[in-house]
Amino acid sequence: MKLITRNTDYALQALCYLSKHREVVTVDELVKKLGVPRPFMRKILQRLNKERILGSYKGQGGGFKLAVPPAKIFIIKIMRIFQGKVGLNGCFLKKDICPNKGRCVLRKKIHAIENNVVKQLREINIAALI
Amino acid sequence: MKLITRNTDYALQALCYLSKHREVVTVDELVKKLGVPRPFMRKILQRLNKERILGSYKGQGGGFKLAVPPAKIFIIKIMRIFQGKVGLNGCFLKKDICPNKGRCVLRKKIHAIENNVVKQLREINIAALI
DNA sequence: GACAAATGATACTAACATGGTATCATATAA
DNA sequence: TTATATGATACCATGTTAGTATCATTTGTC
Repeated sequence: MKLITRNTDYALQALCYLSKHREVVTVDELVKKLGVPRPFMRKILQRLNKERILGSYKGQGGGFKLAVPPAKIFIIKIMRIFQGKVGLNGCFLKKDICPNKGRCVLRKKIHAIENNVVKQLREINIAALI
Repeated sequence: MKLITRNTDYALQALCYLSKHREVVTVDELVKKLGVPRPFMRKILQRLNKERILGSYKGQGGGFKLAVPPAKIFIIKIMRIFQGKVGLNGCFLKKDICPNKGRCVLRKKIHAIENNVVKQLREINIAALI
């Protein structure tokens, strides 16, 4: 049961760093400070840019910059970007094979637990992590 | 974020079935009722037998039978058997690279959330699922 | 005892997700 | 014009999960 993958973790680290240095920062700087493989970091930043969480600037003096204040970046959003939907996996539930009531009860309980997790995650933002 | 894998799901289904039919049941019967691939089901049942949750009986008329009352089988235990330790994955945290305080705060928060999940899972047993 | 019917043990393969690399295209400041 | 940065994309590596195949062992029944 892994709540956070590397993708997400790196993204959060980068966002924390960018929150403390509110100007444009290059991939190189991030890589040096955070010790993350450069091409991997690039991919992550590009994705965050596509999602409008970062802005990017090409050419000399370019790099990445927060496009949203840290208090408005919630980690649930980052998790969704890099890990997909947070919730029931549902691969074996969606087929409706459910032969006994047992699984449905289980489904409900697991669902409740996950809702709980999501609720807690929704309250954590980058500002709270710095 | 997948809370329960197929292994665990199948195991829980089998345990529910065995809870309702408290006598010896063959793999064939379980496979027919639950629609799970036979060799896969076998492997799961053998594991549950090793863990002393099921008893097994060889030869004609043999099969598997609950070795523990349903109220004493908690799904957190089944998850641990098939999914390993339920808790912080920690692969990127254990290295203590943690360059900024941000990650430690995150770590604490994630930890709290997971403790919460475990607490809820610890309360669900097979009897509650039937 | 022979045989069929069951599980025990174990090694193997397949599919998928994650983590990470490589490369070429494009924009831009100097 | 050139160096420096990101954009886009295709690829590879590794690990985990899901599932298969095979042979050994035990046991009830004739």
